Amino acid sequence: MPGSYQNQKAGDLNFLKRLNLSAILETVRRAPGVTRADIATQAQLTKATVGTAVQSLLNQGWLKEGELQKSSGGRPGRALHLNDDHYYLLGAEVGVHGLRLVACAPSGQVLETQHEPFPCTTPDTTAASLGELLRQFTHRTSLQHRDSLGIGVALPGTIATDEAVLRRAPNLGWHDVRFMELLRPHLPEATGVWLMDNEAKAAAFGELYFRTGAIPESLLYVSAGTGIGSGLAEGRHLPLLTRGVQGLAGEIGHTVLQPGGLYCHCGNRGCAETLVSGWSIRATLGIDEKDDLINRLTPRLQEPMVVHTLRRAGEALGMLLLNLHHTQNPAEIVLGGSLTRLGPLFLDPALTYFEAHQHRLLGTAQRVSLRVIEDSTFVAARGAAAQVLARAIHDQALPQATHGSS
Amino acid sequence: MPGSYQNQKAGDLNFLKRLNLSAILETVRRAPGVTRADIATQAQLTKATVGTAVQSLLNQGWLKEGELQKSSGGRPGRALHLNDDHYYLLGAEVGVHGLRLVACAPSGQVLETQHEPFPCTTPDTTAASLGELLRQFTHRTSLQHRDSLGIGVALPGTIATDEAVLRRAPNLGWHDVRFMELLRPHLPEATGVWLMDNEAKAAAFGELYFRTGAIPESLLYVSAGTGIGSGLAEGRHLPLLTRGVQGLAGEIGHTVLQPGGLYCHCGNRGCAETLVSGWSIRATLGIDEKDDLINRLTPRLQEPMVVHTLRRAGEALGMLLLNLHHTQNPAEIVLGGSLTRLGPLFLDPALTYFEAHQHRLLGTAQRVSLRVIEDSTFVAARGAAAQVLARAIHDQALPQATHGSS
DNA sequence: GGAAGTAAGTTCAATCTGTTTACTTATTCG
DNA sequence: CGAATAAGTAAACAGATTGAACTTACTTCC
Repeated sequence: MPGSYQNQKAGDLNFLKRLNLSAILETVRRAPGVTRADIATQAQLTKATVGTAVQSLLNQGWLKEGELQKSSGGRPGRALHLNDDHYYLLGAEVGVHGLRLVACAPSGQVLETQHEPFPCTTPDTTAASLGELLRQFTHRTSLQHRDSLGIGVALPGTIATDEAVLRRAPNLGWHDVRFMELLRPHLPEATGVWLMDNEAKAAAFGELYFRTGAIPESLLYVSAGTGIGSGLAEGRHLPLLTRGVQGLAGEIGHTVLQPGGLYCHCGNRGCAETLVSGWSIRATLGIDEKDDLINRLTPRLQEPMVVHTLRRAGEALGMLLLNLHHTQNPAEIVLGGSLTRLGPLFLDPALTYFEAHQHRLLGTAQRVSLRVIEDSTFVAARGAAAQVLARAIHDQALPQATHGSS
Repeated sequence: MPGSYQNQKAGDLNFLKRLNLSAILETVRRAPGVTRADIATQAQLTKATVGTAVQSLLNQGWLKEGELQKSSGGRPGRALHLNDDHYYLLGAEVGVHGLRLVACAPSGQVLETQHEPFPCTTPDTTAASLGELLRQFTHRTSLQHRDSLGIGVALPGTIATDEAVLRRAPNLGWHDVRFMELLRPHLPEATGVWLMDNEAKAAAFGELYFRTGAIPESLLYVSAGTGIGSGLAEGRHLPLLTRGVQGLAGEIGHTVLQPGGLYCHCGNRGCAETLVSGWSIRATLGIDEKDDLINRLTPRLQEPMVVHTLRRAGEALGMLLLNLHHTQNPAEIVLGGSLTRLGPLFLDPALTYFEAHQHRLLGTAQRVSLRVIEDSTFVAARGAAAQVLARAIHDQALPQATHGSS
């Protein structure tokens, strides 16, 4: 037999059925209120197939029936919605300065949040603390009568495609950590999907996946915080993430923006992070790592030095966004991370630069929408929860209901 | 009914059968010489299913049986190969200085080539000439007794996801051209798959798709010629290309490498193309657009000015490759385009820079393989042919054989 | 040389899936 | 109120994969 080669996807009748159940579920998720007839035309299935599939999804607690639609000359259809009261998803983010927890309904609605200041420490200690927090978290009343579909954890570092091991997280000082294996002993009773991902990639995924109606073809999330990273999600079918072999895709902080510029902690010169990042701003303005950057900076926004530093950082961000536009060409760019709270002194130069230069290659025809999230505290954690939902819907057998449902 | 939303993929039994036929065909394609039993374990299908599917692929002329395998204690398996004598693929490239034609067997083997000098002219004139060339080309004896699966055309410009219209090709001076519609009247008898794509993306696809054995997870093709562009192909299942909404993904020529640098023809300053591209080298060294760059430069390789220019361009290319490594993180980088013929004076600085800086973020553990193609004349055209094959195998019903076959 | 063992490939009834066709239900329009 | 229209359901049908039994073909061992 010849050497190793990848599996090709093939399937049996069971696979086909699960595929169709997933497709129906995704259709309802993306367009709440569709009827069985709508689904049949959308998904290219017959009414009969859709009918039986929907019935089984109703029994499993994934869907619920809604109001009768307006009739257009015949029997009115029955609206279908995700059953937001039966399952929930857990998302967490391990950040440099704290742990963040989120519980989401399948629609993406946030049910519970928790933001716990927590210092950088070892993987084991962090896993123990996060496990304890999650255990308490799941006892909150709004989650008591729901079933968990799984747990997703977002981390500030590079994760290879298999998603099992965190290769490097320079800002945490970690490398080669199998974080989910460390977490599991602390949550022995938890079942369902377990996964981890880079924080910017998780955020990108969530921003694309938890959206109804017309979804953009692709979405780039740029996370500007202590470091700077990005994630690209593509939404043709189920959202896919561009990861790169070593999980390095989107490590835009270390692209060279200024040949021969300042030395970066990575050893190269002129990296984007030397111009725009939490640590470079701190270094320039002499702000200690332990202090909150925004709090220390807010009273100093009149100082010429601060204004100048923020403007230069903003312009560099604009240039970075333009380069990303040209290399990735996403349909939509979302800017988040703690630095967005620095306000217009930082953001305006970035937006202005990007606006002024983005259409040079294509004329004025189309522009890319660029959205800034002011408070992105829970965006990555919610994105990790979104990944759990996607995995539950697509990759594995749909779980049976255990809590009573209609 | 709620607003527009995308189709979700669902399917019937026919879809499942085609999926399995495709999976089997891909398995044989990637690992020539597999037996039915190998396929069954690889593709997770039963021997019975594989047996009938293989029989139908043999009848259709896609596969042929080979020698008996060595026995390992039982009945030996019968090797299966792609039938390279039944179908062929046509690929063409419209370049700034000429038209290139390729005919490939399903294995990727090049059957015929043709390189025709052709000046930049209007889309209509080009389509007429290409059509005539293709017609003559298909009458060559090696193609006489084969069936064509379709035609793919590679072009130096941006093409949006639907692939139907060439948005902009600055080096040709074209914009918003439906090239395949212009070509069709000149080849009325041609059937099968018709497609066009950007030349770097087509090349990336071909380099990944026409490979047997262990294929890299992703491959980035960088095309350095008159302009500079790139294409990223990912090979988890069928190779997918990163295109971007406006087809701008991979337009690396216009990423800013040197803030405040020279003005680029796109209107911005310090674009990569101002440092490394056919036109910037011509401008710096005063070489006319109509002359062949390599021919004019070869006798001048001793001049300090030439040496300096090529070294600077090479260094910029190295920096660009590093930035691509960080934003895309492909498993393999392939460097092609006419500038690779400039030799070590240009290439060495690029490779040296890339080698020296690539592992700063991940330690010395893994390195990305970087391969240079010296003669990339037919790479893009062959890539377009590869796309035709992929489309024929995956997207549509497998055609019936018309020429007699075993 | 022959019998036993092992593995590849085939045959065919059984099972499971989506489809087709006919039917029931529920609303609008005249 | 009846005809028309459209949503949803039920039962027979068509088809693809499966599983078990079978045939084929080679190796190994006595």
